[in-house]
Amino acid sequence: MNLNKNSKRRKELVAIAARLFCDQGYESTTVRMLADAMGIKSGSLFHHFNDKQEILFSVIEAGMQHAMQIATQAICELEQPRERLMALARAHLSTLLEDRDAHVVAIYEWRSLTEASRQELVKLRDAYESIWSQVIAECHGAGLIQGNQGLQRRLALGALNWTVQWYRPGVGLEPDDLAAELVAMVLREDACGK
Amino acid sequence: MNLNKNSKRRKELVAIAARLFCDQGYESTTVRMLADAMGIKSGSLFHHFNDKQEILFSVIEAGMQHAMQIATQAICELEQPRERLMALARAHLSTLLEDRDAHVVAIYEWRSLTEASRQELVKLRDAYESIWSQVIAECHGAGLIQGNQGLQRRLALGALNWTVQWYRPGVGLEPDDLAAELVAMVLREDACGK
DNA sequence: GTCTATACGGGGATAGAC
DNA sequence: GTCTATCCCCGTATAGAC
Repeated sequence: MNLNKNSKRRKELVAIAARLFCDQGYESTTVRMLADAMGIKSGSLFHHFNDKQEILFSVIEAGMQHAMQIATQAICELEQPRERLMALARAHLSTLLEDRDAHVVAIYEWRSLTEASRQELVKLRDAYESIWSQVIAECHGAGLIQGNQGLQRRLALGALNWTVQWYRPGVGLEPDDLAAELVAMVLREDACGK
Repeated sequence: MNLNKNSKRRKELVAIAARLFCDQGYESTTVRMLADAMGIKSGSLFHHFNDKQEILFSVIEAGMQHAMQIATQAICELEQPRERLMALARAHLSTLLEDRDAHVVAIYEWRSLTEASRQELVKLRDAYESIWSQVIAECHGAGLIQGNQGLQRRLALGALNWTVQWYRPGVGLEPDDLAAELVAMVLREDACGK
């Protein structure tokens, strides 16, 4: 077994798996399909991963780590709460679009993870959401909004995550317009968009 | 094959299937598990349904038809746009909770439907969403809100549908509070909740 | 690191008796 | 309408050569 989790080859394989899992679903994607798409035979797959579930885990883990990185970067140089919230919404949408495969898989295939894998990923997700909690708290502190912060965070992230169901970029609505409308909603400002 | 789609027996079977599909996922639920839960042998299942996919279709269809009925009923005697929107949000949440199994399945297992089944269900979904479009248009007409109506509908329905991921009734937050916060967000009113 | 070959189980679905 | 028996296929994973 190859245990080098950061090899370039491994990352390629994970990206290919993400694509197939996203398109056809985890359970409907066979190890033979995965191997085909990777240009190897199915037996060789198990040199890189212990089992199929580990591939799923790796796909989701990669997506979450990248999301975390983008979000942190997006807000680190901003100071105004409203700007930071907007940057966070934009960052969230842009990872949702760039790493769409991985995030769709994270949303749909959670159930197929082992309990141990789930627990590890929950930690990553919680860390990501705590960034949102932080920025929403800043908005409250600045008097931009009142009420139930946890609920507002969940409704906002829900509305954003649900975009994978319907949003396709380049068909009239730009990602930034979408983020702007969401922030306006959360902060109860007048509608901005078209 | 029993073709009576409205028999009481059939509805029971569909409800049982909804439960299993929701808990374990469609692909991971075998016809033998379904039969077990229904108290029959797997061969007998195919007297009621032509194939496994038809069971999935029936589960989702039932959930959507019920949602439509509840929504229509909820708003038919109301006249003020804001009241109608609130009633719609409450109705949506209550079907999401009452028929949770079916709606979770509708969200997660869409991919496993045949193209023909998908097309039929898309019609039902479109009909349901057009109720929302209508009421949101009324809110715009009354000057309660401006901007991109389709986007507002999608963000609102997204935030609501995403609640299946985190919301459990009876843990602090009542469904009506949730609906109220959502409506306040959509109409850009001051935060109402706790 | 990839191959071939294969084990082993369990999947959906059918046939025909009762 | 349910049963038993069974078909046939394809799923994941392993072993050992190269």
